[in-house]
Amino acid sequence: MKKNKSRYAILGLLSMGPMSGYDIKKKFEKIASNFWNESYGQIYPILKRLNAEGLATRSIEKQMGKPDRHIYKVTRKGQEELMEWLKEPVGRHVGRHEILLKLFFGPMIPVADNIKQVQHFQNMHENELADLKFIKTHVEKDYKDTPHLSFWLMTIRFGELIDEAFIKWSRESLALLEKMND
Amino acid sequence: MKKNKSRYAILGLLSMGPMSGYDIKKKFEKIASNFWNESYGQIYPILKRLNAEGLATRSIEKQMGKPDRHIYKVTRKGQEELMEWLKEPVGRHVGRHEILLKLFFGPMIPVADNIKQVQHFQNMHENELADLKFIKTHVEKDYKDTPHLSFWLMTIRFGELIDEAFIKWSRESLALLEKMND
DNA sequence: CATTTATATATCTGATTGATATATCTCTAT
DNA sequence: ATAGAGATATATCAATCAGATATATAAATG
Repeated sequence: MKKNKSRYAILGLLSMGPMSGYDIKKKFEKIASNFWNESYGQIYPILKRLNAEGLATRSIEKQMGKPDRHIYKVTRKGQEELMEWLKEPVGRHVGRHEILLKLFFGPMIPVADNIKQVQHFQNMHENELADLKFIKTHVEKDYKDTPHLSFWLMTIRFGELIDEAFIKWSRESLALLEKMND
Repeated sequence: MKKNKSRYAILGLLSMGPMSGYDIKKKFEKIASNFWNESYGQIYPILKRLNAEGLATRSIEKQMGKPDRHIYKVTRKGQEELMEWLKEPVGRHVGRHEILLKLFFGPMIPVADNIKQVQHFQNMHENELADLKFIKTHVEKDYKDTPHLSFWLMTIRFGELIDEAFIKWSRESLALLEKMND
């Protein structure tokens, strides 16, 4: 019962238009970087497999100088498999938050070091939150009047709420840690 | 620069007292299941390696009938390596949230199916939140007056805030999706 | 008495991450 | 003008992580 979510992530992007492995990577970085990414180590083998299984077709676009572009396009069968997956309910997933693992063993190091860890974590997510606000206005403009817009805004909103929760947690935890330091 | 977090997770548990691979698995399930878990496929090879690298010693406890217990104990070198890691700042990590991937491709399926997905997601996290409240009172009682208590409560609080954010997001998204359905 | 659960170690496949190899083109700053 | 950085493009590799399964026995449950 192993998932392979990458497979569907790729199939999904292809369903928005034919593209190459390189395009897929760039697309993820551009429009989904706040909640998803794929590595070439996943993308290229999966594209080959999708093709072999009849879920995508491949055509080669010659370019001079640069390597050929291998363009993939979903088939009807691919569309159908994707839609099936989209309807399957998601399972529980335990996020491995390194900051929590480190705090879990917090008593082993000086409190000052724990404080530094949490401050760093807070900082990181404050920056991320700022980036998201920026991405949001960008997406609102670029994808105005497309059926995707509302859905994409939901994914951004998700990121905002998570970052806000992280920041709130940092503040609360810092207050507690600083009390320990006295 | 690949970090092996499992290695430090295991080293950390061992630093709380000598134990076997089986004990480690159970311990994670008991006290850290809301933010961490390890599989046997990671635990046993890592224990071997920790031993080979002089970060843990191994002793065998015979039992009749049942298999021998291989008890591991951190060495001073192991303690030191763990403490170094605990002080290293955490990096950014992109959580792959399947629900977002599915919503991202939401326009491909009927809105009713998107609604079902989000409802299911919300439900799951409401249950998780309830479980956390339960675990919290449990931990407060069982680990009263230990140096770990405050830190463990912080990890639980983290889970609460995240679950609350997930639930809030679900409510907001459902309102939007239901408006689309008209 | 049969089945399930707990003890205990161990391995295997598959999924995911991150780095690197190869080769060419374009843009930028000296 | 040119050296270096960064973009284009495909591809593979090792390490890590996740989940299931194999093996064997004892204890608890129905």
